[in-house]
Amino acid sequence: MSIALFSAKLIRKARPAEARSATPNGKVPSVRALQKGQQTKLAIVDAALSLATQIGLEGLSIGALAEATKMSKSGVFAHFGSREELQISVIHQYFAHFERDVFFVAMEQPRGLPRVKALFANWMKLVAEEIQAGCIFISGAVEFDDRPGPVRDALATSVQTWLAAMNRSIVLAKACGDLRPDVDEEQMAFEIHGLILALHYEARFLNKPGSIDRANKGFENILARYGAQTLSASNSNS
Amino acid sequence: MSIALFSAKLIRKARPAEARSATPNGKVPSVRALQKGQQTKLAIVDAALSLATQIGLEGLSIGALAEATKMSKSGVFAHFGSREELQISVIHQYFAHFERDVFFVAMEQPRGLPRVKALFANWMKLVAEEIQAGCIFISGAVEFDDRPGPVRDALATSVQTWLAAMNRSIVLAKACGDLRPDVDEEQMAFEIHGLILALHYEARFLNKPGSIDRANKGFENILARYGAQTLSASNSNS
DNA sequence: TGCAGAATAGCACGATCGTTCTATTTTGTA
DNA sequence: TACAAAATAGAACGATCGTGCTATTCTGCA
Repeated sequence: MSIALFSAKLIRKARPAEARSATPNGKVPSVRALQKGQQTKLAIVDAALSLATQIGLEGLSIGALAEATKMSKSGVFAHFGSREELQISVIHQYFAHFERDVFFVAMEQPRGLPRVKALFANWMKLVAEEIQAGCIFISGAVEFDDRPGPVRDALATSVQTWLAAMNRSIVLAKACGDLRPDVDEEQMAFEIHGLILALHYEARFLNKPGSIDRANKGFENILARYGAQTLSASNSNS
Repeated sequence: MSIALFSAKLIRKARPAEARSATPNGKVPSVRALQKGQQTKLAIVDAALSLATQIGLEGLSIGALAEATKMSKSGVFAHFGSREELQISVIHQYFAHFERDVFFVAMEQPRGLPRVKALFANWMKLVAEEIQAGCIFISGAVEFDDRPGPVRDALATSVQTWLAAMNRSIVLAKACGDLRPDVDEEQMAFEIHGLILALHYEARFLNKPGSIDRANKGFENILARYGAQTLSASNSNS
């Protein structure tokens, strides 16, 4: 089950990267002779992703990407037809990575508090790695918050899909009785999101040590507040 | 007392905009005939600030700024000598606004919890307005988190000055007995920062309604956790 | 009022960008 | 192996960028 299906509220599902194989002019290529093109396209997208995490989606230039992949500008360009399509491909690729590393792994945990904890832990792990590399869900939000268009739409859809999945896992935890019955799930998700954003900001931009511990401690505080257990007893680490 | 002096930990003080009046070639202009230049320079910086809050410091172009101020590109350029100096001037101007609207007003409150509350309330008010306009302390952090240089330095110094002031007000509140004696001030400041960032992200990028209320509720939760009063009694709204 | 100097305009430069067009190479298959 | 189609390269375009140079206008004071 994908993130989008997990959070049933969302209608539109983010298209996986493999689905966008139409050539720039719109023709669907014949089934034969499809392999090589997709292969190098994937390599380009991977290079673009690692470039975009560092300098942002807006900083992505086809020239720099051509240099990174040792191809010609037009060779790179032909795979996408426009810079926007390239950016959208990168977003889908990042979403796929996010889904695999954060969501799918956590779904192996039973619903309820264990799954919520696993989702946060995986999210933290990814963002902690991204302190060096950067997160396009965060940088992209700033770059496109006032720039409407298909790139913003793709980005917003991906982020909302993830946040909705997180929210749904909280709803399930409350339904399981792992959270207090009066918990406002949106409020709890909001506060968790804030911890991630503060971690990214203070660690990546300000180089402030101890940020990871503060984010984890903040999550414990949230659990202590919203958890079903008695407040004073358990700040369980694990 | 300025923000920087208030938070004594910081050595370097952000230069106010008025101090950077040297001409591009480094000569200090004679005292006479100084008025007109500074006057239009201020107008340019104001226009640049309102441009930068919308499209970011990186999106600031001298051409667009010239059009906005109905001047020639070179006429604008001559006031700064480089794009970086222009960006730095914008940062200082924004810092001055921030200092005036958020910090100075709150300093009229007595030290302790009232001042912490006032700082947060003013900060919230500014960011809430910036849901439409954008905040360069947030967008700039993303744009310059991997781009070393004087612009990043100016930005980081401004942000750190403000965060240090916020932190110091928490330290004072704890010293006053308004917070529990075991409060980790850095932790509390981190969590508050997260609320602001989540508000900016969810309201400005995702257009999610109710974000302002969630940030305020999150602050109440933090106070309930760290405040000196008994936990169950007071979620005082005011 | 005249004049030095500041303020501003006009123009051009090199670089980089996304994109287009046309050739050339490579691929997969009949 | 030959051939059609896909994949890639190469060159050029218009636009925009920051910046430097030079000329013109304006400002403030002796």
